[in-house]
Amino acid sequence: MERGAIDVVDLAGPFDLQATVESGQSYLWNRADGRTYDDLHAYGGDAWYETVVDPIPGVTDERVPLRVRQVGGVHDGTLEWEASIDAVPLLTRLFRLDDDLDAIRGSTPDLPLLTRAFDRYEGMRLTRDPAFSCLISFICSAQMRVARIHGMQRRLRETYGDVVELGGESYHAFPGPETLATRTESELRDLSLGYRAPYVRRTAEMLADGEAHPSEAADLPYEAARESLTQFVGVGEKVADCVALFSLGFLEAVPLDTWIRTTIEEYFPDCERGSYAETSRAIRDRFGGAYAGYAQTYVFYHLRADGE
DNA sequence: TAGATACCTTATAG
DNA sequence: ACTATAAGGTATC
Repeated sequence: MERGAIDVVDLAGPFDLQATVESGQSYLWNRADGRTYDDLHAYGGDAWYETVVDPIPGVTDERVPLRVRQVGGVHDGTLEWEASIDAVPLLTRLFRLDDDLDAIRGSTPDLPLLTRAFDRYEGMRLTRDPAFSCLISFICSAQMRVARIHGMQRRLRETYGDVVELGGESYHAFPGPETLATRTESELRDLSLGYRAPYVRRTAEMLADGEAHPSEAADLPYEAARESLTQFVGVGEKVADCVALFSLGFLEAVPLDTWIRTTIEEYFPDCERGSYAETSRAIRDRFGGAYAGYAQTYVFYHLRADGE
């Protein structure tokens, strides 16, 4: 096992591990203190977070068990990690530690709502999750609360994922397309996936058969990528935007979920254009264009924290 | 091509 | 207690 630390002060801007992991972008982590995300904002000051990272082309060819925690503040703290390999490139990738957060915030329009959201969760970054698990997570997210989406992904891992060890502890990897493709709808419903069960199975089948892979969309222009992602069963425009933003690195994507739609009604009614595509363009421009997805994620977490 | 409706499951409000 | 409602929507008609 290797271990190490990353000083936040060496990054371009602050970093908040808890906000980044628990803000509803990624459902692949467990808190070692046993808390799920049921208690929104439950103290996670220096809690360890654990996962198994799927192979990422260009970063790691192997599956990597990984633990990480943040000690200290979002400006001067330290990110401690333990993993099977040097985790610095991996953490940099997963939590976008190479994004210049100050510059991103600086390029975001000076709107009161955005300012409040950015101030409240200073240091929250977007995630960059492996494509398949991200796709499945957001297929499961339809009409579902964050805590329950997290529960579904955990059950998928613990029921069907391979066991990987790190320092005497066992962790479950996320099951691969072949595994989920060969489950029955009934088996997946037993994990409380509800009507999403056949969507998960059929999408996994598409990947297992080599028919398509979500990462192929990464090479397309943003709107074409979103359109391409909707070929997967259970993936409409909103879920496609989530995968584009949280996995494929399209930072301009603004998923139009219920929270953002309410925000548009209350704060930016002129951005409502009737169709997803047009409304999406309007709010993207209002949020500053290239990094509009950052603004969306801050607003989502900010409003949801008050709504629950 | 737009618009309405069913859909699993569970936590929470009333 | 019990019922209605809504939760990071999508597929189908």
